[in-house]
Amino acid sequence: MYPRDGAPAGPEETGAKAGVLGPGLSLLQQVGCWHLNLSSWSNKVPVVQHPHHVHPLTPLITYSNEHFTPGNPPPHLQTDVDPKTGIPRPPHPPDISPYYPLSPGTVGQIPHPLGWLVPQQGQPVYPITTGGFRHPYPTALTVNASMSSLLSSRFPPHMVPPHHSLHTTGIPHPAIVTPNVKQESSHSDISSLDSSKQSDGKKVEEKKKEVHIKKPLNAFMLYMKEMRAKVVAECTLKESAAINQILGRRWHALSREEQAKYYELARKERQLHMQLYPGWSARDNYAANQQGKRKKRKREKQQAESNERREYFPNPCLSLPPITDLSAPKKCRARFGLDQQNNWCGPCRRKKKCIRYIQGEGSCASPPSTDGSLLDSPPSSPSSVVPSPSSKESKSQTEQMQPLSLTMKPAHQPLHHPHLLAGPPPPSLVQLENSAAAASKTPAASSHNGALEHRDVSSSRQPGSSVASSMARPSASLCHSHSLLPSTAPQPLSLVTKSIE
DNA sequence: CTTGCCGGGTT
DNA sequence: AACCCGGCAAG
Repeated sequence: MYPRDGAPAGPEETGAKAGVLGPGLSLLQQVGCWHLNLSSWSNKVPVVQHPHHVHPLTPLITYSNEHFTPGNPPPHLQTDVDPKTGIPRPPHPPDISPYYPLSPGTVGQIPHPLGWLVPQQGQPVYPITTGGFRHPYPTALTVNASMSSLLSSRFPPHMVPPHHSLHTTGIPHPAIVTPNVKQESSHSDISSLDSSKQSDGKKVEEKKKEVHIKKPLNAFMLYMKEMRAKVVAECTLKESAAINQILGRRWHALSREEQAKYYELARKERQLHMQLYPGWSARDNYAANQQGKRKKRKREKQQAESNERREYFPNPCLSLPPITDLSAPKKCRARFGLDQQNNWCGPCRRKKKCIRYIQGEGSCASPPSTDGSLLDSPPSSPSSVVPSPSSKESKSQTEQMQPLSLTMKPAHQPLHHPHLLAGPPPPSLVQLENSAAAASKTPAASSHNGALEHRDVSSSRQPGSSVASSMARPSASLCHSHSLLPSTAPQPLSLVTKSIE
């Protein structure tokens, strides 16, 4: 069940390969990728939402691929934004290349989709601007439907991403959001005019608090942004939740390379974000203190309750001792270290329970050479293991095979229904997805179809299995389910859900 | 409703 | 160190 987590797990490493995507992706696609990224930055709403409410002291900042020379930044780029205050301040974009997985050579050879982001001659900049896009959508670069749909869906008619070759004014920084509250306090604009000197400082401070810096988009979010429109178009769905479910499945169905692409994008976004807001912390977004308190209280309550429950309804599964044994190797963190998180398994990277540890504990995944080799080498091409055609095909197959699994997600234990693999090919993906979405509304109806979920991705949060599942890995899978999960695995449809806590 | 990320807390 | 929890990101 490794595949997924490992793959994405290697944004860095995988990214290096994926970055080169060259082999797998056409140039057009790469261009498309560029668009994706660009739009991902530019399409965020703040401007659209409350453009005029932005305080003068909080200049709009944009991500842009505008030509930029480190030593000769445009005047308007001289400012950066203080992470906590949102107050403009001199930018000093650190060189992100050190972190960038792609070797310079590689980048040079093949135009990286993120080329504009890669500090080759210039560094990514976020020009401060007050204007929007002046140019209509660059049709010349509209290389694929997905991108066009993406863009059209993400940009208001009047706001279209600038052609990278154009010297545009750029767009407001997507991550900076002025809370609605500000609208009322928009008087700040006015008051700032009539305000006295004494209030200036205050205003600034107020502004600090007002500004909300959004989190950078993660890989999946980026993927969602790109694909949502597509899905919406293909399906007749409107509900975001349903769309998301489909997107989630598609995401898992993506090949490693494809996912890696998004991980890479996300990584860039984070880097960029951190450059822009050096001290930015997700924690700053909200009233951390209050939340923390609330959380703590809630937790305490839950703990108390669960304790009581367990006394009355002891759960055998939960009471089971950790599968780990003393011979088990270190977990990802200890094994690879903090500086090699790309080698960590997904959960570890998410600060979740290490799956390799559990799996590897036994004889299955532990040895990196055997089955584990696959596990331990995320970036390795799936094709090497998958006898079937291309990873893409197997992927799509995988996707089709478990289109109605939405309601099965909660399953914690891997489900293996090898016999179902031989099932007749589904009519069409879209149809299935539609039905899946529909099924989500009527869980009962989809229950029988849920069996189609042959992927052991079952545990939705455990992406590390889709690929492996597509290629029956009886040895490892069965080994795990039988030898390691005696008490839980037997459950056919895994009734063990999150609720059982 | 989705996945990924991350801070903070707990064990 | 390992892990859990909860919140946030978009729509």
